[in-house]
Amino acid sequence: MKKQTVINPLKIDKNIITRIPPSPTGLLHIGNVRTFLFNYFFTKQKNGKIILRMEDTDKKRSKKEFEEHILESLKWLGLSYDGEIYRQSERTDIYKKYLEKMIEEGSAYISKEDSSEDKRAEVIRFKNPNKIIEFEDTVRGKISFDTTELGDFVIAKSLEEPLYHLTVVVDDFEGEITHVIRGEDGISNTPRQILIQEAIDAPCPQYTHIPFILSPDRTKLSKRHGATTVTEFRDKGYLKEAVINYLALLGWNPGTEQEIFSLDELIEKFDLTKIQKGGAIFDIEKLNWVNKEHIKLMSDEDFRNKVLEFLPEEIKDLVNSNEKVFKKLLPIIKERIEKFEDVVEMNQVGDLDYYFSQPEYEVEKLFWKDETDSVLLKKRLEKIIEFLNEVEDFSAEKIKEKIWDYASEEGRGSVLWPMRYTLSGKEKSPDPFVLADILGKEETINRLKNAIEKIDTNNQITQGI
RNA sequence: GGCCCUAUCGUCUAAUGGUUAGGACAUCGGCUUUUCAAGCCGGCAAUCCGGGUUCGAUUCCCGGUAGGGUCACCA
Repeated sequence: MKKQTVINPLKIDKNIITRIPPSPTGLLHIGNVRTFLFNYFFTKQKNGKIILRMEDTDKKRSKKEFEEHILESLKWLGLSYDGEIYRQSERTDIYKKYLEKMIEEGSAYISKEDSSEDKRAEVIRFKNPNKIIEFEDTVRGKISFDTTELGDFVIAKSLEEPLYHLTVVVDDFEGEITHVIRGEDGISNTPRQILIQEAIDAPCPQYTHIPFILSPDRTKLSKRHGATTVTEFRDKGYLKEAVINYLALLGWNPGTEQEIFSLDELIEKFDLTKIQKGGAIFDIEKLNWVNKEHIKLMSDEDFRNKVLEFLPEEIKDLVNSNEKVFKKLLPIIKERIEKFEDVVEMNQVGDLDYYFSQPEYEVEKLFWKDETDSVLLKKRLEKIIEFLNEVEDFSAEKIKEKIWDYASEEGRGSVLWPMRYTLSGKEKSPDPFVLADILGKEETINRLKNAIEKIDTNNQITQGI
């Protein structure tokens, strides 16, 4: 058998033009964002052009606010496009010319319809040549359809009201689009569009259909399953780098074990032929992990600003009034959050305020496990103060060095638990050395003295003095 | 229902005829440790089913099953 020589469109490196064609009929869905991302990686890698095209021919459903949401989402992600935004609603004349030409040439015709049920009496239908259409999809290989079953489908409601299939083909043709990268719902639409291409003598671009993003129950990802737009993830304190990274990994991987990528690395390593065929479930746990990894990569300054951005007002004043403590607290926050919204939670459960003001607590909680001897407890706290006074360079390490041996002799819990509880007033917190370091020498000793006072007061009450 | 697409641990995936089927997330256990978080180490866990082809199938072919898409005067 003679082998056919075909130029693989994926090998073309010059004059690549792709498009991202959202329809402003709803908030921009995360699935569309991933499709944009794949277009973006591919196009940037090939130094091509990427066109943003608003598919707003449906006047009833298209809304300005949705277009704004699309723009806002892309802007947040930092994805740029070439040239001006281009709206199909502003190109009616162009589609009209094609329609007239098609009607003249006989590839389309005005069709009389049953005008009941709100339908119009006349529409423009495509004259289906009824043939088998075969095309090569980048991820699925050859796909063939018998287009006979499509019938003479409608391509415009009137000369001034073109419909999706016509506008897509005309715009891809006029825009000299070389690669169409879109969701897998486009597969079934492709034969129709190829038919129209043939009718208007337009070339066939390389098609790449990307599988869907699914919810945990394997249905289409929807509101019911939580966030479905990137702006929601932004508002919850996910990093754009993490969202891009995670979305890229959903349905694609470079074939190595690398999982954390910068945008530039994704552009460099992305490969359309490595896209998965099956749909992928959106896993928030993995996104959280990816986000945390990107948080670790942040500069101290960026991290600080981001925390400040999410910090509730009531604690912001405290934070601003004690810059030294806040600076030392940041690493603690960093290891305890997955996304920046988590600082709100930290504040709510009281994991933040005790760094800035004396904690309230019950004296009984100061005792380690079953211990009850308040004289001994007091003695230990006094001893800790003594040690602390001797520490020159008041750092977690030095403090630990100073206290460790004593704590080991007495029983670590017996010394360290009350020390930590005194400083935090919490069952759970960072260790007492780190706490003392953050609080500073003066405040630490202050809180210890305060605890001793509390013990005394408590004893007087219980003894009925 | 017709047509089209898909199928590896719970999840994301690697391995395209020969591997103890690899990694990551999650989970479980251990180390560390006054508590928590983080970190480190380790465990559990998968080729949808049935036929072929082959010395040998996750991998190729056919059938079934399951899931998804599409069949608009939406995009």
